[in-house]
Amino acid sequence: MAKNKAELLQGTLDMLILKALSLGELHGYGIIQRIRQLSDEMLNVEQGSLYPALYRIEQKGWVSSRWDVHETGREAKFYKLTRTGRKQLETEEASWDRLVLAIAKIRQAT
Amino acid sequence: MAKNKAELLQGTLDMLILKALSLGELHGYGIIQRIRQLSDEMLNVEQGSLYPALYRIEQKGWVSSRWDVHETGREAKFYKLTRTGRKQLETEEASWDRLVLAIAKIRQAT
DNA sequence: TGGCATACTCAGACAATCTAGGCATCGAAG
DNA sequence: CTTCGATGCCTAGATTGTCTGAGTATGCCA
Repeated sequence: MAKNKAELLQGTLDMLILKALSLGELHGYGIIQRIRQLSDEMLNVEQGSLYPALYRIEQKGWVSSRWDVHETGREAKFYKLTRTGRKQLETEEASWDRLVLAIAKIRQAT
Repeated sequence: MAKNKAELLQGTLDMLILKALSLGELHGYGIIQRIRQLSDEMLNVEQGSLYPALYRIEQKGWVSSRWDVHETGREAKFYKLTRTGRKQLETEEASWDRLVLAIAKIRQAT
C-alpha cells in the first residue's frame, strides 16, 4: 500500500499463481508474465517472490511440476494445477471476496 | 487467506484504522470494536496488532493522541485523524481500489 | 561478440501481523 | 465480598511472506 508501484499484498500471491495456472500449464517465468499481462501491467510479481512461493505451493500439493522443453527449444519447469490446487483456488477466491466485501462495508460507513 | 476466520491482509490495517478514525475521535479499544462492528463481525483486529500499528501511525503523523476520561469514567488514550492522515487514507483507499480492480481483471480471465 | 530476454535458484533483509503474555479498572453475578 | 468478564493499554517474540540483489545459464539477434 501507499506506494503507487504495482505491489502485492501478502496472501494474494498464492491465489494469483493458482489462478494463472488454472488457465493452463505454465512455467515459472510465464506465470509472472501472465499475471502482469492479465492485470494490465498493474501487478508485477518478482522472481524472488515467485519461486519460493511455487516451492511452498508445490509442497502443499496444490501444483505439480516437471521439467520439459518448450517450443522455443528452451528447458523450463512446468507447473500444473492439481485437483487439490483447484479446490484451494476456490477457497482463496471466496476468502478474497469476503475480505473485499468486509472492507467495502467499512468504507461505506459514514 | 485460506482460513475462514476473519483475517487481515498485511497492508490493510492502516487503512482500516484511519477509516475508523475518520468517523470520529476514538480510543484504541474502541477502534477494534468499530472495525468489527462495521464489517459485520468479519474483520477482527487483535490488540497485539492494533497498538503497535497505532504507534507506527502516530510516528508518521497520521494521527494524534491524548489521554482523556470518557463518559464511563475510565481513562483512555484518544486518537484523532490529522490532516495528513486524511490524505493518507485517500491514498490508501485508491491503492486498495487499484488492487481490487487488478485482481478482478485476472479473475475474470478465462 | 555483446547484449537482452528468458529461465531458475538462493541468501538476507525487512515489515506487518499474530500469539501470548503482563498490568489495571469497573460492574455485575455469585 | 469476591470473582469474573469486559474494558483498556502495552510489550516481546515468533512467524510469515515478500522484496532486493546476487548468481548461473541458455537462446537469439544485431
